[in-house]
Amino acid sequence: MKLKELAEILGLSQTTVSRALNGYPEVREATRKRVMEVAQAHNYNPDTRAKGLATGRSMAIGHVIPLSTQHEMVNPVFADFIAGAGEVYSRNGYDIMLSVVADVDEENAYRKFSSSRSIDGVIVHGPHADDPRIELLKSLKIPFVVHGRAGDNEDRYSWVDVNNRHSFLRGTELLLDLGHRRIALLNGLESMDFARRRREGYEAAMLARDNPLDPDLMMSGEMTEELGYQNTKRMLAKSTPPTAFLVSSMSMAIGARRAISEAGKTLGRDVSVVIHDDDLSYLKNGSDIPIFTAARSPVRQAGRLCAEMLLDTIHNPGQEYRHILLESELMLGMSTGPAPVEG
Amino acid sequence: MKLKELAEILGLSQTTVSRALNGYPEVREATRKRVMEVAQAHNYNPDTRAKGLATGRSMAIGHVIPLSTQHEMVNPVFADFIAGAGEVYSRNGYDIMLSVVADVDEENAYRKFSSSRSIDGVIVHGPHADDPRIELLKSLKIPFVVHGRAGDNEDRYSWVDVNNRHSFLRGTELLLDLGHRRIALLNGLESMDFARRRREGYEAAMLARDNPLDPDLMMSGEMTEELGYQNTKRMLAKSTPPTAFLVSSMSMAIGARRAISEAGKTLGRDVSVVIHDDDLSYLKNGSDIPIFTAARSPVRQAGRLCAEMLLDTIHNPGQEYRHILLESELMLGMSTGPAPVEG
DNA sequence: GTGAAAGCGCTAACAT
DNA sequence: ATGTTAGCGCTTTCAC
Repeated sequence: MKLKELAEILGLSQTTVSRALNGYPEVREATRKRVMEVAQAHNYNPDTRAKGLATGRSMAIGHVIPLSTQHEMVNPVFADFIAGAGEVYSRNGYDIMLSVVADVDEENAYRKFSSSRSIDGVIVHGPHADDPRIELLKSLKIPFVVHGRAGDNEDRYSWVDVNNRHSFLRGTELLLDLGHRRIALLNGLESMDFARRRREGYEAAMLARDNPLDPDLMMSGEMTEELGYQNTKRMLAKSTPPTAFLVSSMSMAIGARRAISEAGKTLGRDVSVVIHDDDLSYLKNGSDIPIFTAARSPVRQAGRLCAEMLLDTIHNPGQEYRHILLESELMLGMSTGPAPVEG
Repeated sequence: MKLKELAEILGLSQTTVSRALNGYPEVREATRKRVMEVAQAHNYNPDTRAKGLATGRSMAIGHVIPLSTQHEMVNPVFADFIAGAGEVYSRNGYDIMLSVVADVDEENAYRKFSSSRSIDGVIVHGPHADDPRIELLKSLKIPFVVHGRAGDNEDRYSWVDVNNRHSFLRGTELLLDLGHRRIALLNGLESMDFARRRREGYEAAMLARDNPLDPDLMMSGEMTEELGYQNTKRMLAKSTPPTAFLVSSMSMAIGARRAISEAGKTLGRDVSVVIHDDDLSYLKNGSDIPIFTAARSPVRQAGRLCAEMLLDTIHNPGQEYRHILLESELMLGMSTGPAPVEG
């Protein structure tokens, strides 16, 4: 069913039908109603390509997924982000254009999006410090919103981020308040912006109470269960092992839990663990971790906010950059408890 | 940069430039070479919408993600599937159109895809028995491939599936060979096709060795850690508890492991656990579960195969339906061991 | 081997 | 309030 046919059925011109369908005011209500009904009845939907050609919009938002590197990180978080953003998109008639590309081709993917005019805007995922994508997108004049921040030029683009620094500062303070002094940090890759901020929060809290920073108790790497396990094991084997762990993801925390129990330690008495995880949608257990429902997932919420901000930017261009800093409710205690009394 | 401008720069007609770019034979090689170079230099990419309008193709594959219900299941598996499919798509110049919709609107999403001509084909995810989407897509004449199967009319559409029945038959036999007789089954929702097949495999293996089926040892539900935990706990509390568990997902297995250790049982001596999980990309631990790298993830491979099959269907229409049944290497032992000697 | 012109399905000036 | 007409950027007959 095409507009022309619909117009013929209705005995109207294409123009009028188009106007009626698109909510233009200069159509009589009776006409609009009739048009709507007939369109519905014939399951009419405009050809997106033709509409896009004519309007210059494509009603699609681009998301580029670089494959191979850092896969572990992007994977679980990304699915939930998309779910949140997707809610907003679909409510506004937008679709998602996903481009899966090899790591090195990422910039090219944006260029292609741009020059083939297949999207109206993009979301930037997993920013590094001084991420080159930001200048690229600016130069291509593609509206974009960053999920996270890319170093310190925060005011030069729009972003939605969790207050990673504050979150880890609070987590560290919690453990300090419990009497812990040797607190280990299991962190993500330092090349990622969020990991750097988390470390800074941890360091600030430690130093504010005159606790020394022990490089041996601070690790940074891919946030896998294995690395969580290995590093916890190594740290617990030290002559003065940490009595608490501040962990950057659920996977690492599961690894840590395993190492702790293997070492014959008890959670909450010998060792405390506090976890920060942006994507809690997959958590559903009942014992040592609070239950979060999928709909409340922080990443999903970030997806919603990014999408809303982006659509707003697209619809009202020329605005100032906007920023949302979410205070996270994401510090989870895995059987936290007071520091053990030193022997 | 548009075709017209490019043509002017080159001193050729749009037609010739178009032909050169699209590999038509009637262009002189020298001309083609020159066209290609200039196009490259100016970073020319054809407007996808205009090209789509003119050719009738949109170079995009649709994936519909229903939100809310069964979220837990779709989520982790989906991300990896997309990664695999995305590889193939991008190699062939296709993009992914993601439509996130409320559960009930799913059929509508396909209709809209179809009548707005924004995609060339779709992949059907998470099929139920006699899934209505299949007839719908047929009636809409959208090329499609099903990831999984939808009941017993297997020859009426193309699909890529894992041999769930055989996989669970083998898993059960493994446990029977170890001497276990009371083997519990922690399964996914029976409304999902894969879960039904898994149960059938389990039942067949049990019955083939004259082992009775105990409904009390067979559960089916959402594959969450919590349900794995609760059911394992309940079953272990029976007067004659199971000595082995056959589990349908990693999440459930983690729950089971927790219940087992809480019950004071030892994995591999008191209880054995065998897990089947389609998406092992997030597994990276070292102790009781073998390491699978992301690239080897079975779901990712299924994504690749589905995508290849779909593109082939699109490019060579009118073929017979095709089917790929993957024998899985996905049975993982979590400290399996011989059945304990009865007291 | 190359070009002119029509057309893909829609929107948006510009009439009326 | 409705219709006519000219594009949007590309491909594709058809003519040379």
